[in-house]
Amino acid sequence: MNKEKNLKPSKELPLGFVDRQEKELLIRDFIISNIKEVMTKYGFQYLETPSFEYTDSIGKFLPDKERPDQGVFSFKDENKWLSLRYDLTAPLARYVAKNYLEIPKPFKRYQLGTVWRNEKPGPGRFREFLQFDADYVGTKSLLADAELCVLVSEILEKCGLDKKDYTVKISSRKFTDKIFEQLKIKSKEQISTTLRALDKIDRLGWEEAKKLLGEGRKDKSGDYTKGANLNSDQIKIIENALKSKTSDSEDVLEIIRIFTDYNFENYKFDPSVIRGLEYYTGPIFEVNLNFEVKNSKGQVIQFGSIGGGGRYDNLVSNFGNFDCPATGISIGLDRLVFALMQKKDFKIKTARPVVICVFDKNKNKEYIGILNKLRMLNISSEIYPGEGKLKKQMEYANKIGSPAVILYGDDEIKSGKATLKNLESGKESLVKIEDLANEIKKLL
RNA sequence: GCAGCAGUAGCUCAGUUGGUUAGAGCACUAGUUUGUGGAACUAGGGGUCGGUGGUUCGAAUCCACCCUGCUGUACCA
Repeated sequence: MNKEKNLKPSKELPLGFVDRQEKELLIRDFIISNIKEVMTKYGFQYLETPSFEYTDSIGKFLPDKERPDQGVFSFKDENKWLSLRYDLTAPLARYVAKNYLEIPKPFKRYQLGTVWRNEKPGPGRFREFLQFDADYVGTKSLLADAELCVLVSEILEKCGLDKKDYTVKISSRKFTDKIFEQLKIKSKEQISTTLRALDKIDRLGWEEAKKLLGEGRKDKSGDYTKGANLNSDQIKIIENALKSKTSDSEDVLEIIRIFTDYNFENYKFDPSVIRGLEYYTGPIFEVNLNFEVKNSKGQVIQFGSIGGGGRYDNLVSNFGNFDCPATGISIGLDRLVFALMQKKDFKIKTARPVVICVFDKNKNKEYIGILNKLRMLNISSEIYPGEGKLKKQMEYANKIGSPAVILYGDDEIKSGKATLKNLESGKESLVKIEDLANEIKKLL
């Protein structure tokens, strides 16, 4: 007995992977159609690259180890490491390097694709998710960086977010570089610990983040995180720099000037925006939601950003001799869907089929006749796809959210009329077969 | 990865200081209604109490280890 049970396949999903239901998928489709519309309008090309890349192509080899960095899903194929892509930027850099001579410069492309990350999942945060990515390759113009922010906000608003629902935060790697000059610290480790601490100000608040700049911090669970070991003078320098409402970084100022020309106002200079440590070289952006997001238990959770990006002028040149500046922005679509589902005023209509109930299997010809008339007019409809009493059929129609059922039994067939029952109101009416479609359209 | 908390029916959970055949609500199935859903009533199915080992006459309950989940934290290109 025991053994037999153990042989059954598991119905559980791997950690961080989920089944996605129609409700969610329709919102996602809605977002995607908005993205395509906006991107076409802004003149971007649509591109697709494969899910797998050679691990070294997407920059995920630990220099001193044979295995790829953890964080990516990888396997060894014929002595070569392959990895599932973890974002769409690295594959783009690879694509540009590979096709450099053919593609137009500058090159503007957008991409929608699944990416995978081997990390700890959380609410609205999965190990497999859909990402949208838009990039400008081959231009140093900050017009490009600014436009990416403008375009993302247009997408978000098209999806139903108000201006108060989100903020595009901008900063620049150059701004933090200046701080480090003042601090006179050069240790790469100390710099990255400091940057990570700054990145957390948003979530933890300045007082907690300060501990991470100094000795370290104990979190709610009692876990201890080592800090950057800056002295109090250095922390003071950072504190003052963070207080500045405007950047003294030329690139940020320039982008803000362009925002003004676009009449784009929904941005905020925020020096605590850090993003990835590895490859950004100039302006960086992050898109944050301003409304509360709850988990399945109704607790308000730390949701973080739904997108971000920045300038990465060295990424393409990693592949060869092409010196090619670039800037890009991404949105995590599933995170946006998760958040959008929680906005109470956000609704998407789903078309559920009208159900034609089955009284007699020998009357299939009649049922199919009605079905064809309805489907001809694009009315979602079906013949009850099972066996059972009328009651069971009604329960089915109710459960799938069908707007109406059609009853066409002996009584109706004699009179040439069908009973149309509105499942919302419960009202029934006798309708001539020819008029059925029109009557149904009225109640949809 | 680290830390805290948790794991009992499909779901949400109760289960008293260890003590017979482990409970409830919702959901499911059938019926009350052989042509009528979303309400009600009746009946029924469904669990080796996350796993393994231990303590004990006896474990859902105590102990050890493992697994999984949640939350925080680290990493996040």
